[in-house]
Amino acid sequence: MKYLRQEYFDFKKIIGRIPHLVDFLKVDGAVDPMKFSTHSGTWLEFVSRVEDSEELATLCSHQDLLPVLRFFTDLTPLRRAYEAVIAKKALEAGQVSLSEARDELSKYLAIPHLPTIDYAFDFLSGRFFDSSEKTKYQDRLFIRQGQQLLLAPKLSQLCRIESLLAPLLDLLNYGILSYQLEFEDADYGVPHFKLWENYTMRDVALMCNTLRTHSSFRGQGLITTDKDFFMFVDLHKEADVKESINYQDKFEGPRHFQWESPNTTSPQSGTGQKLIQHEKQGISMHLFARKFREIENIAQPFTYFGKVIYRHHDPERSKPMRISYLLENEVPADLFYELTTKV
DNA sequence: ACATCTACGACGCTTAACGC
DNA sequence: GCGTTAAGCGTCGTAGATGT
Repeated sequence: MKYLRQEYFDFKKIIGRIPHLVDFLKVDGAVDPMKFSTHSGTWLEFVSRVEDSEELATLCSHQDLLPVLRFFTDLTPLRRAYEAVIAKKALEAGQVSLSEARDELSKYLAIPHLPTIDYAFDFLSGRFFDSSEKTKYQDRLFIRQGQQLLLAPKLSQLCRIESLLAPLLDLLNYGILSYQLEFEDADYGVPHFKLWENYTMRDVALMCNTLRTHSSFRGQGLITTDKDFFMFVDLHKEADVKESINYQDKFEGPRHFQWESPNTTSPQSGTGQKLIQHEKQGISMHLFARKFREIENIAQPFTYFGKVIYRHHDPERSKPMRISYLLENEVPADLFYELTTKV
């Protein structure tokens, strides 16, 4: 915190006033402002904590603003532009239709994808919330009516006050601008993955437009949908890791990965067969890995390594199965070195 | 006083185990 | 054999404890 505070005031000095999030994109070598919100929940809460300002404290105590800021902060850094661009348009115009959303998105993306726009409408209106998110966000975000996305009454009221709308637009603008810097306008399709970018398990739920509750994307290292299997790997296990989950997962080379299934999966089971015959069954296997589960108590995202193809498995092993996969994309040398060197 | 750490429950889903 | 229940998983949020 002490260090964060210092970084904040250093940057404030450069800008000459309390910075906006977008200011961090205008200065070469500026720190990643997301670490301030990672620490405090939102950028607004961080600034309010380090600045002795009554005005900021009032903003922070606003009952309807903070949840909305929190919702979009959790989406940032954006892994795709759809949700933020649509939300921004809705905030500015009061509502947005599917076709207006497509027009707006075509300013940012080479090929706006209609089913994904439709999905983003459902997402923004809370269709994929779990029960705790419903109580947290319900009636505070957006409402879908057929082709239209409307602001919920509380959000609509909030937007009439400039000082409340400003931090929200700053956050969305920051998200969209930094997305463009990282991803440009390329079409990534569905699931919307870019090689060697970072994703959380939850991000993956959004990227593949799942109809399930997003918070269900967690658990035993393997998340499955009809057409896609997502493998999540921690390469470095803590010394006190439980033996039951101490999987022997490792890169055997820049194109080969040894993976162990969840400790309940046998080769005979439905899942086991799909892990082996995924090509025949039309299932894509996606590999995600990270070196450490958390650093300084902050959960780390996974890096996307693209699709993999079954090579062989050890028939002697069950629960867990041990399978060797071939990567479609060779891991870049520097990344491979970083992941495979000992701590 | 405020920051940081620790322990633990909620959450959704799959698979194994159980009861009939 | 079929439906139901329980266990286990990782992440996040938070309450309570400890540190500065």
